[in-house]
Amino acid sequence: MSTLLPSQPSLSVLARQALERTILEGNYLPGERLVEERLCAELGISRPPLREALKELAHTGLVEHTPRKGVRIMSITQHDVFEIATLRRELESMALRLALPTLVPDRVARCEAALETMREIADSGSEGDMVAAGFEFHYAVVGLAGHARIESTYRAMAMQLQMCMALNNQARREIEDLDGNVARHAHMLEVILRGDIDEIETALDNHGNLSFLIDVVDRLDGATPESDRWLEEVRASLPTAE
Amino acid sequence: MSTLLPSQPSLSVLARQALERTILEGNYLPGERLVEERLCAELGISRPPLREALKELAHTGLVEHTPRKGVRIMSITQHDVFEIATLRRELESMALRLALPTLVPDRVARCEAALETMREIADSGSEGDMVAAGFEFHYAVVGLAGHARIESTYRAMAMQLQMCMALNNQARREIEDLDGNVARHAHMLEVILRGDIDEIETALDNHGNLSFLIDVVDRLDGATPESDRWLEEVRASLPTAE
DNA sequence: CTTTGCACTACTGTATACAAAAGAGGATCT
DNA sequence: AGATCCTCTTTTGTATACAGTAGTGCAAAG
Repeated sequence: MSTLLPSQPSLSVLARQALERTILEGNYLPGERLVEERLCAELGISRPPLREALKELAHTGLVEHTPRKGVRIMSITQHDVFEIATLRRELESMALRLALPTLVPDRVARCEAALETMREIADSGSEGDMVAAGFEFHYAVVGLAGHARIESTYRAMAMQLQMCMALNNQARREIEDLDGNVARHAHMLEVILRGDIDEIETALDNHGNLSFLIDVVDRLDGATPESDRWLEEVRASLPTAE
Repeated sequence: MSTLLPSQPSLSVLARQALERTILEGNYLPGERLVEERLCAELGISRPPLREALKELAHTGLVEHTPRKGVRIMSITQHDVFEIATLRRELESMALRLALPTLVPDRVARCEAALETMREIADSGSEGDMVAAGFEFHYAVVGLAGHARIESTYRAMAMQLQMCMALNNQARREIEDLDGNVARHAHMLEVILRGDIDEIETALDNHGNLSFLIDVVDRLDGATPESDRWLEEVRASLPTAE
């Protein structure tokens, strides 16, 4: 009865978390090969738990696993960005539509807490934490719906998005304006709590980090008719960019 | 150049497929514990590949893994049914909205082929294959969007839905009317190809196996405010049930 | 008779060890 | 000289073996 603690995380989840962090920080190149033994040496564990960690990462979409050829860092294409952005956007929208009819106070409080954390970070001035705090806010927003499967899928998309951000330092400029960033998120929460679904949808459209995404996309290949269509639409309806 | 074949599937994916089939056929009880050694003996493999297979199943949502306590067959709650049904519905809707602007002939052909298969099965009369064929049709429909991440998530939801179907034989009655089943799906494809998004949405609402789902839900516990709300809505807007 | 503590069993988590397949490099043949 | 085949190395896939933990059942004491 003493331990409601997660008993102690297994090496595989520790390895997964460590690898997630390393990858999202951008320490690897897209398409770079990940040799198991090397990672084992670095992490100080043996191969079985490492393989399980890699499998999880492959599921999240951070690495891709080809049989008998090992694991590579996912190389993002234009089409991937299209998929990630559209699905993420839709999940957020769906979550809010589900959540609106009966907003649960505890969950709203979590959103507000996340926002408060962002404010504190903006005051202290560390940019690295701001990215994480921003994602945490969005997790809280999606969590309003109380829909574990949406949350899980959303987390995967968010991580892949974070990977896109690691691709170019350009993304950081978006965050550089810490106070502005906080203000934008605060506005979003206001709109959500006001409860008008149409207003929320437009807020989601304007908010989603689209402006930085198109910067990333330009430096990628792997375009498809679908991604081209989407890019065109996004470029057309960019209100912030001048 | 000779082998575009998948080289040969690893034992872990073979084990995963075998377990998927067994579980979806309903050979296990919800919450039943899956002991690794026992499964190893049954499948004739060793534990490492089996564990990887179980991890994948956990990701799909067919089993749940608690640390140091092993793997159990997912025990479905009312809230789970709510999550599965709503997310599935939304993914289908999203896929079609993305697909409509530019329908790709090859993908439409895949839908028609799936429908044709259903017709053949209806003529030959085997019910077991009809379930799979129905899901294949829906995969083809979702595939219209050319959105791998939607497809992947949709597949997971479909599998969990199939698991719900295995919970009671009641579900089979839905399929018993083979010709009617084919007709419903054919109608859906018609509506899709006509291209009116609103019409499609209502078709999705009417089609989704909601009528059988509420039968399943009644025999489950684990209700939440969200699931209650949803159930109420579903019950209110059931056109087919009398 | 009930409750608590201890020991045992059984299973998961992890490591080491082996086999097989893919890729690279060199040698040989055309 | 160039290309092809073979061999060797590297790395993944798989198996066996060990350690640690959680759950269970029994026994003893209150």
